[in-house]
Amino acid sequence: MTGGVHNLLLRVLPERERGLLLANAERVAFRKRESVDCGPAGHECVLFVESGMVSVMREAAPGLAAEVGMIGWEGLVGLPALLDADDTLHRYVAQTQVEALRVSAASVRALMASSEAVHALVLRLAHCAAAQFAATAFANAAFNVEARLARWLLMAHDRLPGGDIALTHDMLSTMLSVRRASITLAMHELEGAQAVRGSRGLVTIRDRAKLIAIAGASYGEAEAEYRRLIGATPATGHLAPMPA
Amino acid sequence: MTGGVHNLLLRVLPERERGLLLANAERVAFRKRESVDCGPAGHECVLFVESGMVSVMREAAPGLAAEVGMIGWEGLVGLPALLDADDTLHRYVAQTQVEALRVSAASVRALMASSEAVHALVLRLAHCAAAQFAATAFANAAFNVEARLARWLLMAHDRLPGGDIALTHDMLSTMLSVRRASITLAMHELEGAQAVRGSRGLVTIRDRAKLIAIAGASYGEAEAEYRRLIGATPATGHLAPMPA
DNA sequence: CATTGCCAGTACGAAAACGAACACAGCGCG
DNA sequence: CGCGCTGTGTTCGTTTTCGTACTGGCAATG
Repeated sequence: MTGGVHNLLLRVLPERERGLLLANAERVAFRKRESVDCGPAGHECVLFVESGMVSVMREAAPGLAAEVGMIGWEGLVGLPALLDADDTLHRYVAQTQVEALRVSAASVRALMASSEAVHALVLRLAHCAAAQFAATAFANAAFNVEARLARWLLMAHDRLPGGDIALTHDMLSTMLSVRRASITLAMHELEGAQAVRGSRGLVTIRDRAKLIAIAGASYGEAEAEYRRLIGATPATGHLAPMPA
Repeated sequence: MTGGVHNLLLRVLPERERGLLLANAERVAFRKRESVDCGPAGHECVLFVESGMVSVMREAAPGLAAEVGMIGWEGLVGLPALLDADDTLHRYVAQTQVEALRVSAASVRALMASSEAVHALVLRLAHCAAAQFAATAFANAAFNVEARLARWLLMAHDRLPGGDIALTHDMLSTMLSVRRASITLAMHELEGAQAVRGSRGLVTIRDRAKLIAIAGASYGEAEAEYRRLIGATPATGHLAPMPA
């Protein structure tokens, strides 16, 4: 048994390692739109996300920002602390209510040293996180707003239960670094294609296959890499087999 | 002494580890525009770049491609092999003549297990490579062609000796995933600002400070992170203290 | 020295995205 | 129940970038 743990990384670990991590884990929560940090210096612990989703943002100045990555139940916040780095380049923002298991970075690093399973998992995670950043770079360079929005919605859908994503056009425009009006436009195109339905502060996924078609090559490869190297139940077709 | 080795990663390692790596290293070269791979399956070895620069490309289809990262004397090609992954998502292309030291991935991984110095260096490298991908994602989302071109030229300048960069507008347009005509336009603006000079198949950096100003927040942070975590002689002001 | 191929410059209309507004609707709150 | 806030729809003109094409120059080659 995985002991009611939702986080994928913890679930794929052997029972012994999972037990050791859970032994000194603390359950924490973040409110929607809250900045997700951890510890006074901000890098003393790692958050295994249990539910909700966190955006990895790059912000150079007010109004000059973009999302570069996304983390949910399949990952953790604070990877740099495990890679011998104190990460100052990114900001983590909860896009929904987020629940997570907090473990000190030191204890994870200790376990990396003693457990080959944990060590290999962290290495593969580093690779997959980098692949996601690279995929975002590719998408931002080569795809229009509509495709990038479709990609974003798919990635959010992979990480959230049900088909509803609660956020405003304004938040989306910040992440994709485009105008809010451009989001409204693109949303209408997605709605016209019967791919999603929108209401005030809520987007409902209606036809995932259509979204994938619209996202084109901007979505899929990095996610497949994650499934292949970290693992996920492929039953649902997408990344997220959200437990009840 | 570092024994005439130019690669930064090898230079920052303790003499013992450097010696062990060099003991079974083989010097290899790649011609300009050549695909940089290594071994039959493509992932059995690691290339410590000695000179020249390699583009990390993402290619979904002919004409649908973008550069997501750049590697020179400061890094290595084949990081995924050290992260327990077989990387199939990226293609590595030599943008200049490239010389490198080839070491089997297995021997580096063995050294990671026995040497904490090597292990920590690889972890930090993984972090910095991810930071570069993220910086590219940010630049592609939030900056125009002129700034992105300035950023690219700066990154190339950091990795090449002298102020000359030999490549065509066509190659640049492929990397930035824009029209060739847009590169010509942006180049003219950079020339107008006295930042660079262009001739047939050659760009000459004329005023690095002006380029940095034009690149704005798209350039600098990831590079500083690299310097801070991996190390570089800060003497030259930029990343590259290219040996004679 | 002439031919050939690559490379930069330039032109055109079209499409996409921009910045900055303003109008309206849903919804919570007093 | 009405007020006000927030979020969405929509507008304007403008700028950037696109796709495509044609031109002319430089350079290597025979």
